[in-house]
Amino acid sequence: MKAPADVAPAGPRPLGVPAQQGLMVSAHPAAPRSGTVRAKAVRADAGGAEAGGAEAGGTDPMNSVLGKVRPILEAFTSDDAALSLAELVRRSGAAKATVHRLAQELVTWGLLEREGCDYRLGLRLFELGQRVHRQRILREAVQPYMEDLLLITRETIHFAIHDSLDVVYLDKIFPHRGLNAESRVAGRLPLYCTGTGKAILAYSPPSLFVDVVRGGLKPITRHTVISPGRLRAQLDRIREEGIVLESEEIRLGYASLAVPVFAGDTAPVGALSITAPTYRMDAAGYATALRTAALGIGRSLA
Amino acid sequence: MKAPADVAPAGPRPLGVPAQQGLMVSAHPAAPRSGTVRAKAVRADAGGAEAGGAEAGGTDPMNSVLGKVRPILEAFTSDDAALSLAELVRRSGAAKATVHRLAQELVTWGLLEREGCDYRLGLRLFELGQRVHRQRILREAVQPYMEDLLLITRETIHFAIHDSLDVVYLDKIFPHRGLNAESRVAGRLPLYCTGTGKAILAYSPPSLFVDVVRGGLKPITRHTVISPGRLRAQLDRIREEGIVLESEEIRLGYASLAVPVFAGDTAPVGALSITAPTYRMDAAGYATALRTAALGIGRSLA
DNA sequence: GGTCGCGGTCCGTTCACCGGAACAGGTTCA
DNA sequence: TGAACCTGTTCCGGTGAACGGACCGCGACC
Repeated sequence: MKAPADVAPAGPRPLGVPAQQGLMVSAHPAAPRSGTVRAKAVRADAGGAEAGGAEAGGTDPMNSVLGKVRPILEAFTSDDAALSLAELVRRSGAAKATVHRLAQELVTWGLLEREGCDYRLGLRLFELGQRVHRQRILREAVQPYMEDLLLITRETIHFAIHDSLDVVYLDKIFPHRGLNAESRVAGRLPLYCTGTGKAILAYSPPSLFVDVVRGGLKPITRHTVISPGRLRAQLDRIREEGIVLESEEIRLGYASLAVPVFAGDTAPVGALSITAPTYRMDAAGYATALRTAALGIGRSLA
Repeated sequence: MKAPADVAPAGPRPLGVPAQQGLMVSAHPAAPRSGTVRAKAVRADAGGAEAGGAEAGGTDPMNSVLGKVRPILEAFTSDDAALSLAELVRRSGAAKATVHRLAQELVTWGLLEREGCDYRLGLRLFELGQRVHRQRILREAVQPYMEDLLLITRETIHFAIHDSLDVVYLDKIFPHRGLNAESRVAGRLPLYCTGTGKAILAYSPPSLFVDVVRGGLKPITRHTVISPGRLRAQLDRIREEGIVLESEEIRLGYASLAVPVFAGDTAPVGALSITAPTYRMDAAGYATALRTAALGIGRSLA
């Protein structure tokens, strides 16, 4: 209903579908029904922010059922334990009666659960999410090696894969004294300022580096490398040494040692890292273990 | 591929919605449009399997968009790497054009991904699944304790919660020599024949025991306890000793030692277990570690 | 060249969806 | 006390999104 809500559906999208859309709707040279499109255009303008002119080719994502379900489910962040109906209405931008009806249907499916007047994401969604095949296979292959590293280092261990301009953490294990913040399973962090991200970036096609720079290098801490030149130099060194030591670029007081993981292909399938307080980080000592684990994973994936 | 595929759409459904539906549609005393309903009835009969007469009271789950999206997403099992459009049509029971359109929309959302002509579950679904709050909180609390147990025992460690008549594994870690079969994260196994399940069952209200028995005790191996009387006796002993040793009831050659995990409430929030080949299972030696871990988790949850 | 199954598209029909409006209950003001 | 807000929930009529049969082009297999 209000301005910020309308932006939400457009926000997370741009990464997903770059060029295929043009192919997909190639049969439709121009928007047919002007009446409908006009109405949407008005709403989009009212929203204030749109994809910048190019949206003329796109359909309004809100006038399909899935287009409404999406902002409802995505309204939940990792920190939201539960949301009221009113809050869902606010975040999704759909009409109250609509959200009410769809939420009910999602509850009978099990993707949402109700507790009193609040909605929360449901167990079934967790189950579905664990069925995603590639991630499951990777996790199962990587997990024992992560255990080894935890045993040796007693520090937090991450395994991350690459998606668009981020790393996505597929798994994370930590001992009692470990770090449980800044990162979580399925969480995202930028490629350019994380150990795992740099490891992947260093061994990816140069075009990815260009995209990352174009995406903007924002400083997270005062140590974040935001100069494209310095970042490029870092990546060159990483390729030479085959390992990264990222220090305090995302969180003051913490460092990460990371290596890429290969499975035959030229591009890495992911990256493995050890995160510890800087004063405890024994990069020289951990390097061999980390490299060995990465090789082991690669072998067991092939 | 073969005939049983036609049964699939009706197959996985019945579990979801037991009685609430009657409540939901209480305002609609009878099915209004006879024409449409007739058409569905014909198709259902042709399919050969239907919910057996009782379907008169429920709304046809297929004539809503979500009702069609659901069988499409649930068509994927953990073992399916990818499914063709035709296969999705077969399993979902919806028309080809419909599946095609919905799948396209799911792809732009990211819940599905395309590779050539095949669809697979998408990374976004994994991400959404990891946002489910209760499971995330539990996993984060439990994980370091599971590491401890792995370190001590070098055997497979499970943490499971209770849902309907099953246990659902929230997390599982295993060393290189560990067991990676029969169970997986977010997988389900019956309450009555697993260590974790028995541990939960023993400390749950008696009504759950009744439900489990009514649900039927099917033998998984020749050691599975399928006599309600013997099961009850087992549960009594578990309550006395506070720990379970399940031996070869789900997989020959393997045993599990399990304890319930409490967090203040009377009912357990889950159960923790160690699984090992029977010849290696040192129940007496592991019991203390397991009990200690469960207490630690309980404390850190409170 | 006939037949099958496949992915993909078109288009007229129609019914599921939409959302404003009104309702019931609760809390917070004056 | 009661007006003015919040919630969540239900109703209902108009309508456009969704549907699916029909069709196309392709490649595989007799």
